[in-house]
Amino acid sequence: MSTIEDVARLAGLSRTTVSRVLNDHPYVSDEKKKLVQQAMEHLGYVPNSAARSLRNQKSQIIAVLIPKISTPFFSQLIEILEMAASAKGYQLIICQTQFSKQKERSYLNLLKTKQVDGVIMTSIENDWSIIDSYLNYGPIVLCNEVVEQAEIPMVFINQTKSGYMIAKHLLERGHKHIAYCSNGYISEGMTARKEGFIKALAEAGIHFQSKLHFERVSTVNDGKHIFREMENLNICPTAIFTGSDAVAAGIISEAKKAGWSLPDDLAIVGYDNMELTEIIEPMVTTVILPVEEMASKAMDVIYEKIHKKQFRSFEKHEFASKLALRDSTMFRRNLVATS
Amino acid sequence: MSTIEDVARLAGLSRTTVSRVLNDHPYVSDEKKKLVQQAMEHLGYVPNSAARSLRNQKSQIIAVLIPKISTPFFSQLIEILEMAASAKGYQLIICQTQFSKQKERSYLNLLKTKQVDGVIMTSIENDWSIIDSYLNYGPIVLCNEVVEQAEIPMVFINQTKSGYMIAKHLLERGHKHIAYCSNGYISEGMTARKEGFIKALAEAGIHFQSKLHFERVSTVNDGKHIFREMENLNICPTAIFTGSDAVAAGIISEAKKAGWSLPDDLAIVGYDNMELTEIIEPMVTTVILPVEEMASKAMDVIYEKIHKKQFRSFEKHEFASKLALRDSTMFRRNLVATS
DNA sequence: TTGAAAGCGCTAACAT
DNA sequence: ATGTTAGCGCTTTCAA
Repeated sequence: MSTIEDVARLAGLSRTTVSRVLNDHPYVSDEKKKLVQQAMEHLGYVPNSAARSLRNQKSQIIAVLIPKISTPFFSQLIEILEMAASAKGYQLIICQTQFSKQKERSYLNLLKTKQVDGVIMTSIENDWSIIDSYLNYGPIVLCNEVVEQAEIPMVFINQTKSGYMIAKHLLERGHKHIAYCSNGYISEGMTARKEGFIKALAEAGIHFQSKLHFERVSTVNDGKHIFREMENLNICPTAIFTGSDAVAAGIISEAKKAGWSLPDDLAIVGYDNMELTEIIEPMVTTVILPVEEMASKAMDVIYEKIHKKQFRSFEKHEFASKLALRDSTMFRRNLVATS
Repeated sequence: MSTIEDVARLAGLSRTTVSRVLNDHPYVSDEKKKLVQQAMEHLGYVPNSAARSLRNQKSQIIAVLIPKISTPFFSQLIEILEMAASAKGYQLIICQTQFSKQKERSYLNLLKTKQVDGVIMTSIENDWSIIDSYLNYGPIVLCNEVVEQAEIPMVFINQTKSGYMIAKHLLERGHKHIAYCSNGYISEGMTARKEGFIKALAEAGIHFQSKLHFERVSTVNDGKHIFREMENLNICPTAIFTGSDAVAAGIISEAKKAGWSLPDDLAIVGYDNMELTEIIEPMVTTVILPVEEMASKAMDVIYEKIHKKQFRSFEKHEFASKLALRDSTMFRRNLVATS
């Protein structure tokens, strides 16, 4: 492996001049420049990135903290983040926290060791006070999360509006008994979503009963179980917001097995607009998230913070979700008939 | 940010001793060791990874080259790879080639710049001769690909057996007109899969007609189109291997819309065992890949090669796929009836 | 058991 | 326009 020294020697010049050519600095005559380039070419020279990192005090690497990468939403997010990072000359290190506080902290340590120039967090496990202390070492940007007290940039969906929109849609379809699912992950966003949901119901004069809230539901199998549980309620809901397309799929699958007619017997709203929502029968009404926009924004922001060396700043970048109206919440036959 | 120098000064010792404590070297008295640890604690000292990389000539980072991370198979693979890397004290850099030769080369350059200690390739775009030249700079391991001439470790599925098994299954179900889909990506593995498929047919005295080979088919939408195309064939196949669960889903969705009864009118085999295969109607017979085993093996192997500094070695680590038998290839009523 | 000193490969003052 | 030199933070001979 040849070094800048080798190039300099071969070109009959100093390391400085070679470095200048390497970094496109002015004040290098075209003649010497060509000499250097030829030498580089000849030796197959490539600058050593560890040396550069040490000298420049920056690694050109960004860490992305994520609970579990195989979740479709997160893998989509990473896909865009990686493309955006690559376009800006950065590499992306993937850090799966697996919902562990300890793992999250160990990955945040990459900031202290200077292995990364910045961190994008897509979920939060530790108390904010703990995470806050890492801000002395580099910028952190939240993407897909909100922490009110955090003095950092946040890129997020307005979950209050999201929850409100979902409930409103089901109310408009004539539903009064509406169930709500969440995945058990507690965050300000999740709280806001439920608040928005309850607010819409309240405006329609409906009091949300907590027995209609199913917690810790996130997989297809969870959806199947939920359906069984729902069947056993005295008053079975006529609609359900599942919080996840996978859960929606599970419910639908089990409901069909039980001979229910969808959406007449049960209206269903998913979340994330996964591909399968357009494949299963009935096609699932779901929530579309602006994944690309959020990822791009998060990358733009972390880039800016890295370069301004500004680690603390209270910035909110709010995005809105949309509802994809599909068959699983079509007007119900029986309602139409009796109205 | 405090350095090893600061720690040494505060502890009243030399940098050498601090470094020894840091790296668990012998010949440090417990007394001094405690002193150093206290000083580290007090300063919140963390070693700078760029300095370590430069000095040790290794980065503790591995690059994973992947076409597109949001593909379920690849995101599963990455999930396991990341966990395995983390367990061994390595970070993972994600590199999406997006099927571009140029991008692939630029990511392989991470090996030259010493930004990574090794590369795991899950797909190959450039000719082997080009990739081979990077072996002078570090180890490369193939995971999910085979290149016969490549002098490096390869972790892969025996695609010949895979294709053979699929065809055999459909033949046993009484099918004679069987269609075959591929995603247009050309590799030795894909070639082998088709060969195995054709071999099984040949053994049953069936000549595979190339008009039953649909190329460049990989998405749900492609599946929908394929169904339309198939309908228009003089002799419509009674079974189809789709090469992808997404394609299978598309075909099923469109076939049902057209009023076909599945699997009676058309038997379908998917690939990858994605979650949706158990959700859609009928549940899809598909191929299960040992993703975890392959990922773990790939990580073990690259780790070994990094530490042995052995960049060339002809090693094949072969795995087998399994068939998940489900409703989409159940015995056909009409066949049973007429038999 | 501990320390002094050299050096990994690069960049940027500073000098010329 | 080009070169000299110091130093980023760490580890490792080598010497004591």
